[in-house]
Amino acid sequence: MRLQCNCVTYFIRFLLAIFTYGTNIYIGSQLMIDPFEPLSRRFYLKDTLSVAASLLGKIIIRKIGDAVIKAMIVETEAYIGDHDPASHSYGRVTGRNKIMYGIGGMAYVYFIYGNHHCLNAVTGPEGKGDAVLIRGAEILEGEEICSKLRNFPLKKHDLANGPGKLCDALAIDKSFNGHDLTRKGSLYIAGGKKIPPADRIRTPRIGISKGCELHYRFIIDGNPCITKHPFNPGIKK
DNA sequence: AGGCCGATTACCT
DNA sequence: GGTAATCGGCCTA
Repeated sequence: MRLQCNCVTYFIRFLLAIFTYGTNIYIGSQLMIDPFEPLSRRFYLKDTLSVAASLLGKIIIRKIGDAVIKAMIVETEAYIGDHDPASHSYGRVTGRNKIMYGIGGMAYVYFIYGNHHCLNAVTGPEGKGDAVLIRGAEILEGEEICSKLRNFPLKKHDLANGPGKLCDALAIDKSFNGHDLTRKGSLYIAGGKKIPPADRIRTPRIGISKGCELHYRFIIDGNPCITKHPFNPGIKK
C-alpha cells in the first residue's frame, strides 16, 4: 500500500516535471537541458564564475541503494587557482588539490576542521586549478533519508544549508573525490530549473581569511536554505 | 618529526 | 556573537 502510494506520487511528480520543464525544450535556438539528465562536460568548461552562477537551480542527484535524493543548489562559491589566495589550488599542485587541476565536471571533496566534508565541482580544462564549492541546497526529494543521515528530524531548510551539512545529508565523503559528475551514477548534477539572473545575488565568500575582496559567492535571492550570514540580503536570522 | 591552521558546525551565553 | 571540537594537509626543520 505504502509502496503504491510512493509510485503514484512519483508518477504525478514526473508528469508535473515534464509539464514544468519539458523533456528537451528549445527557447530561441538554445537547448534547455532535461532536468534529470546530467549536465554535460562542456557546462563545466566555461569560465569558473559563470559556472558558479549557472549552478544555482541545478539539481544534485544522489542514489543510495534504491533511494534517491534530489537537492537544488542554492549557494555556490568560485575558487580560482591562478589569482585566488583562498583557493586550495593557489600555488602549486599538491596531493590534495590535484583533482582541481584536472578536467572540469569531476567532484573535488575535501575534509576540513576534523569533522566535515565539502563538495566542489571542478571547472575549466585540465591544467587549470578551478572549482566551485557547493555551499547549500534545498532538498526536493528524500527528506527522510537526509534527516536520518544528519542524525536529527530536521526542518527541510536546515538539512543542507551549509557545505558540511550538505555532505552529511547526502552521504558524500572523500570516496567521491575524483567522481565524474557528468555521468549517471550514484552522484551527479542535472539540469534543473533556470534561475533568472535577476534572482541571483553575488557577495563576498564565507569563512576565508585571504581573498576576501573577491566577491565570488552566488546565492538565490530569498531562498530559505542559505547559510546564516550577514551577506544574505533580505534574509533575517 | 612537529606545529599550525583551516572553503565548519553545534551549542553556549 | 563567542568558542570548543577535531584531524589531515602542508610547511618548516
